[in-house]
Amino acid sequence: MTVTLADVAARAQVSPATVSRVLNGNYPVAAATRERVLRAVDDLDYVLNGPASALAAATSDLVGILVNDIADPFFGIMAGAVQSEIVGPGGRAGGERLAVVCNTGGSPERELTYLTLLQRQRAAAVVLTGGAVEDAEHAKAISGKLRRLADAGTRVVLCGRPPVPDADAVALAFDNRGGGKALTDHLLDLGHRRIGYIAGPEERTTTRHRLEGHRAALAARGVPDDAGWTVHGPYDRRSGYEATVELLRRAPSLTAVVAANDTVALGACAALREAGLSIPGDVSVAGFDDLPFSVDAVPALTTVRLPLAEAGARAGRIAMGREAAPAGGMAVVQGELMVRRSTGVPSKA
Amino acid sequence: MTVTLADVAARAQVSPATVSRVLNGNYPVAAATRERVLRAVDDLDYVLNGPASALAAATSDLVGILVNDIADPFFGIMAGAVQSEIVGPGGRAGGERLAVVCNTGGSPERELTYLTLLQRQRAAAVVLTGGAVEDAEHAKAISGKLRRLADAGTRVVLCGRPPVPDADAVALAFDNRGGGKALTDHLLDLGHRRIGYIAGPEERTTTRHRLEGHRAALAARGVPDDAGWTVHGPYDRRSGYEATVELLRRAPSLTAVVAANDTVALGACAALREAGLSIPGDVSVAGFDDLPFSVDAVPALTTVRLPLAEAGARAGRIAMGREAAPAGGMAVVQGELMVRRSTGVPSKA
DNA sequence: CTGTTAGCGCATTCAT
DNA sequence: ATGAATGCGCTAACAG
Repeated sequence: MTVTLADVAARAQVSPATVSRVLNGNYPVAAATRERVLRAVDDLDYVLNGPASALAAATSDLVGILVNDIADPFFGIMAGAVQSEIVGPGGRAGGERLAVVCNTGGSPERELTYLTLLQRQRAAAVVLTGGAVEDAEHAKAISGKLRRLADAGTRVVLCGRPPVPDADAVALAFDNRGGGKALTDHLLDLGHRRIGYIAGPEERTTTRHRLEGHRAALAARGVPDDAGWTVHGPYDRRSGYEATVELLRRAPSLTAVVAANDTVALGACAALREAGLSIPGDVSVAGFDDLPFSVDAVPALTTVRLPLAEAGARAGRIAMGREAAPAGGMAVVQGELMVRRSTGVPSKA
Repeated sequence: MTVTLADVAARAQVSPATVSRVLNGNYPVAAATRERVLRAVDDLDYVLNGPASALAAATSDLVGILVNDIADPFFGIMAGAVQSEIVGPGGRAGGERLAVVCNTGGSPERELTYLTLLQRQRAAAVVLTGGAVEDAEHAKAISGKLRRLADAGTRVVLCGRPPVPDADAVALAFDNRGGGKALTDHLLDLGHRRIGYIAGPEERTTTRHRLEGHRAALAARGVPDDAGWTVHGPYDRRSGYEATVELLRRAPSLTAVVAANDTVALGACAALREAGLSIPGDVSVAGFDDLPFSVDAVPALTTVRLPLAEAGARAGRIAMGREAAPAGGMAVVQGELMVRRSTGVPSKA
C-alpha cells in the first residue's frame, strides 16, 4: 500500500542503504546514482517514514517549544523566532525541523507533562520560554527532567527564563529586574511618589523580578512603598482593568500605575478612562515588553522593550548548535526603556 | 543506557507484550499485574519511545497546525484553541497529543513543504488555518497533498479557509464576504460615500472575499467605487500606515477607511493622527477580526468579530473525531459586526 | 562509492 | 489474561 524505501531502491536498482544515503545527504554518493534515486523517489511519490527514521537513528527532527500561552504575542513572537532558526543543515526544504509548540498555561504540571511527551518523541531540542513558577518541589522536578532530557541528547535552552540549577541548560534570561527599576526610576524622575503596581501572578520569577526592580527604585530614593498599592493578577487585559479599579478605590491619590506587562497596561488604561481620568494628565501608565500594539495605544505606551524576536532566534540557533552557548551557560538579555506619551509629570498635589 | 519496555517487563516479571498493553490500556489486564507494571515503570523512570511506538502502530500522536504567522494573535488564538482540544482519549496526561505548529509565512511552497513533513511524521491530523493563495497550480498541489494525507489516515481540517476540491477535508470557512459587506453597509448607513479600502495581500481568498463584500455593499447602493481608493498590502501595522498615507495623498476627500484587519487598522489610525485628522470626526476607521486589543484602541475599533477560539476548538475536535463533521463537509462561520467609536457620521461635505 | 547485515523499541498477531 | 514470535521502515556499521 504505502511506498517504502525498499520500493524506491528496487526501482532505482540500488540498495536501500544507498537510497537512505541520498536522502540524508550526509554521505558520498555518485551523482549518477543520486539522480536515479531522486527520480525514483519522485516517480513513486515516496515520503520518508519519520518514526522509522527516528527509531533507527535515535533522534528526531522535532524541536519542542514550551510557552505559557500561544495566543499571547509575547510568546508568539518568541516561538516564531525560534521556529525560523531551526531549519536543518543546508536549509533544504526537506531537511527542516518541526516545531512542537506546547501551551502550558503556566501550569507546572502541564510543563512537566509536555517535557515528558517531548522526551518520548526524542526531541532534538527543547526551548522553554516564559518565567518559571517558584516552587521548590516543582523546580526540582523540572530540573531533573531537564537533566534527563540533556542526558538523552536533547539540547535544552531557556529563553526569557532564569537558569535552572544542575540542569545543563543554556539560559537566556531577560533583565526583568533592571527593566522594572528603569521604569520606576523614570516615573520617580518625573516626580511621581504614589505609584500603584499591578503585578503578574504570584510565585513567578518574572513577576518577582519586575516587582523587585520597582521596589529597588523606590527604596533607592527613600520613597515609601505602601503594600496596598501592589495588586497581583494574571497577565491579561481584564486583570489590568480590575486591578486598576481596585487601586483607584484603595488609593485615589495615586499618580501613576505600573503594569506587569503591556496587555495589563491596556486594561489599566481602559479602567482609568472609564473613571474619567486622563492619561497621563491625571495618571501616568507604564507597561512592559513593548509588544507591537503598544506604540499604537493612545497615548502611546511607555514601556520596556524586550528583544523577543532576537532572543528567540538566538535560542533557536543555540538549540541547533549553530551558535555557541554564552560563557557560563547563561546570558542576560537587556531591555530598553521606551519613554512615550502615557507617562508625564504628575499634576496632583 | 536508555530504559526500554523490555527492561520494565523484566522488572515487573511479565512479558513485554503485557507492559505494552498496560501502557496503551486498550486491552484487559489483571489489576494486580497492572499495578506491578506501573510500579516498575515508575521505578525505572521509563519513558515510552514515541518513534518506535509510532512505527509499530503506524500512527503518531502529532497534530499539525499550519499558520501564516504564529506571532499574529489571529493565528495564535486559533492555534491555541486547536491545541486545547486535541487531548488524547481519556484526557490523561500521558495520552496527550502534541501540536506541531508550522509557520508558513503565507508561502505556498512552505505550506507544501510542511505538509510533506507532517506526512512524513504520519501526523494523526492536520489543521490548516488562514486564507489560501489563489493560484491554480498551487491549489492543485495542495489538493493532491491533502488527498494523500487523508488516504494515509491523517484527518484534514481547514479552519478559516475555504474548501478544497477533491481533498476529503472538512472546512470551517469564515464568512469574510458577509462580514465585509456588513462593515461597509454600516459605513454607508452612516452616510459615507467616499470610502478607502486597505486590502490584504493579493491573490488571497481572504483578501478577495472581504473586498468582494465591500464592493457588493457599494454596488447595492449604487455608490461608485473608484479603483484608486483600494490599496493592497500585507496584514501588518506598517502596511496600514503606509497605505493610509497613500490614500490620503490620492484622495484627501475620503471620509472613511476600511482596513483588511485590525492590525492594519491600527496602522491606519496612526497615519491619520499624524496627519492631524481626528477619528471618527474627520475619518472613520474600521478593521476586521476583533482581536483582543481592538476594544482598547482609542477610539475603540469598529470591526467584525470572528469567533477564532470557537472555530479553532471545533476544528480541533473534528480533527480528533470527537465531533462530527458538518453536513457536506463544510460549515460557514459567521462574523459579527461590532460597532464601536472609530466610526461615525461623516463631517466633510 | 555501494551492497549486506543487523538491529532500533514497540505493537500485534497468534498461541496458550 | 498472558507469553512468544514477527515485522513496522529505516540507519549504521561493516565489508567490499
